[in-house]
Amino acid sequence: MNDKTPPDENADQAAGGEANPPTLKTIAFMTGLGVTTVSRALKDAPEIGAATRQRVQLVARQIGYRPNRAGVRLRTGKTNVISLVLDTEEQVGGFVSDLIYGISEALAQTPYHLVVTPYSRNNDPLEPVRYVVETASADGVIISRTEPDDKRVRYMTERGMPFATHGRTHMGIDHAFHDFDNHAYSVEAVKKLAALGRKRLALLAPPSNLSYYHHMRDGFADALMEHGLSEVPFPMATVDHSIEDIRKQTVELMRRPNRPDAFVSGAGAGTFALVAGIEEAGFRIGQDVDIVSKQSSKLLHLLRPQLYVVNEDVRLAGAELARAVLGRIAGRDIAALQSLSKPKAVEAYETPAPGKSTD
Amino acid sequence: MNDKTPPDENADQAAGGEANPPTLKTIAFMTGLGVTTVSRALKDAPEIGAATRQRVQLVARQIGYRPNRAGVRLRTGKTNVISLVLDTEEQVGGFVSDLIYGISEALAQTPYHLVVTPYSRNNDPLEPVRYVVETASADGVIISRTEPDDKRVRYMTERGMPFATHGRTHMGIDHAFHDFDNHAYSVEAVKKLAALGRKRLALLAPPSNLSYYHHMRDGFADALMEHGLSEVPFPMATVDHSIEDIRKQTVELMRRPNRPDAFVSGAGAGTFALVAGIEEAGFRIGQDVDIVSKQSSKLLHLLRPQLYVVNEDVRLAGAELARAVLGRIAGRDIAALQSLSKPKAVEAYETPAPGKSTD
DNA sequence: AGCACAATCTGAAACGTTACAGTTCTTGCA
DNA sequence: TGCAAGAACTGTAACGTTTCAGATTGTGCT
Repeated sequence: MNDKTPPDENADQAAGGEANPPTLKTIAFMTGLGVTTVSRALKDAPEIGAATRQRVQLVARQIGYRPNRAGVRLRTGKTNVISLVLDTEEQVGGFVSDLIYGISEALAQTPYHLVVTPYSRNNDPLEPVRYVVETASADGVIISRTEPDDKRVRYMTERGMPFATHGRTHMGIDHAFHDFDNHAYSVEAVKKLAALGRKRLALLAPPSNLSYYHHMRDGFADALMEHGLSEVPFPMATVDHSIEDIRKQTVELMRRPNRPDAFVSGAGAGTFALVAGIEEAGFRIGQDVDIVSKQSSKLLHLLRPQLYVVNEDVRLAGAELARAVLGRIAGRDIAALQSLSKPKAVEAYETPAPGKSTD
Repeated sequence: MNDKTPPDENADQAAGGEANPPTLKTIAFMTGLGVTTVSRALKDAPEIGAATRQRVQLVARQIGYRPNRAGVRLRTGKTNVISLVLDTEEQVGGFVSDLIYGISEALAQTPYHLVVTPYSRNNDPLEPVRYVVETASADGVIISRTEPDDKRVRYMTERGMPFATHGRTHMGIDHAFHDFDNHAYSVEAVKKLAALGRKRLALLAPPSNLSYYHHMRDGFADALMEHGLSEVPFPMATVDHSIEDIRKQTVELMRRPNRPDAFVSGAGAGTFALVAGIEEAGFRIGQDVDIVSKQSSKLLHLLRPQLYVVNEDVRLAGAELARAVLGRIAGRDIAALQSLSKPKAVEAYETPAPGKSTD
């Protein structure tokens, strides 16, 4: 038993005083088995005896063995990394934090790590994706800001890189995604505003290159039609514009003779600017104008209870996206990895605990 | 030249049709040099001739050589990874996004990747740090929610893991950090409120286990003293509490006979709840009560121009923290890697472009 | 001419893992 | 009894890199 390996190698492990992390060799030495057997036993390979398997796994657990990621990666190419590709110009508002938390939570029970790969909106969005694929630095990728015809989707599909998108595409390529149903959202929003008697609606839309621009806009148009309402075009502002820009554009819009009497807003932060602009122009929310807004944080109602909101659970989106990439990596069927999150009902502000309310 | 390496190995490279990424061996074959020489030439080792060095580097650049991370990591232990340890219960408000963007930007020009290592506030904060250290899965760590006597700091110092903290400690261990000067912040805030004629101030403080609780509180106390003002204790709410909790506690506080006539708030999201609570209790910002708030997004003024704000640049903090860990990894002196961000002046709302203002 | 020495280059080994191609031992069956 | 087949295990090589210990030159000096 003692002569099967060169003595000096075992010495390291036998000394025991050292605290360098245990490797397969450590376990091999402790169990008297070969490194290959240990490797196999740990991954429940069929050609290992049940007794041996258990013994190896017991020892591994006892000494706190963890496979060396670099070793595995070098040998197999498997990185155990999911890359989240992020636009660093992204508007504030907690959106990204929640996405990251959601992904992290889903990844916590797995051997996967989350690495954030940034890019600037001004540069080519394909660039970071190409980097990840070319350097094989992740087993799967999550992207957002999905476009109807998205070259990143095409690229990763061609290169066989598993991925999931936050948002859908319309390019004849089937892929894993999670999306919020923005069509349903704006339909509900318009319905609410119609019920309130509003007639002339404006939409604070996403930038027109993104997929969900079309969903939100189509839902908006469909619902306007259905309720016999008209649209006041508001193309000078999108949720991507700066808060300052949106506010200014809103002021201008509200000073026009054909101003809207209601808004549907595609993003919480944008709604702050909308409200500010509307009020700066001299109108009042809930009276002159109604607004339905999507929000991912719960802040809007605190300062403008007159708003109507629909909450988007971005943390859930993160978890779903993680689930989806992991599924693709495991080779699961795409159809099972596509999810659409239906908006909850439009919420008005509920007056809090009984007592005096604001004057 | 042809007989120095086994023929089959070169065949791979010579075939050329394959698109597998170039390695040192590829360059070695192309230049006719040994792998060792190539490795050395690429890192400007002194024992390589100038001509050879240039030739190798030229070829490497031409064929787009990138060192295989797994190979480097396995051999040297260097991961080229910075781990950002995050509390996933963190309040919304864009704070974390900006931190990540700041770090990402600073890391973009380096070979470092950013991995997000999450933990729940309810579990042991040391746990994720121990994981990173034990598995040597990063070359450096960034932590937030720093405590005066922080066991993570002690642990990483003992184990020789380079790190930087967002926030300072007071435990006799010198280490890299970046911090916002919350002492100065609350001094300025109180000064502002004193100038407005406020007398009875309350503080929406951080949780008392965090370092910046003490800074903010001390600055608050010092300034109260200096201006001869008094404090209305408000210990039932901290910036860590949920929006809902803060709102409720604020309502209660404002209904007491000894209610405050001003607040200093340690966080933007908390301020939303403060405002809501104050107004729900029937008081008005700017009239019955004044508030000075820190904020990392620019949303507060949009809906309550009466607020006074101090902006905290969290993106900058991220960049500074990245700079600091990288410095530690490079062995730079700790003293050069400690930075404190002074608050800008307290800002009142500037009325925007000339025109009608809100009624 | 002989020799030391620097300059420049080199192969082999190692990091920890897995895949491949065995090797040994039992067992079942002709 | 002999032998094939399976069960259980093993060593070697390889992934791409860096380090170690040379090897091969050429140059200057005596």
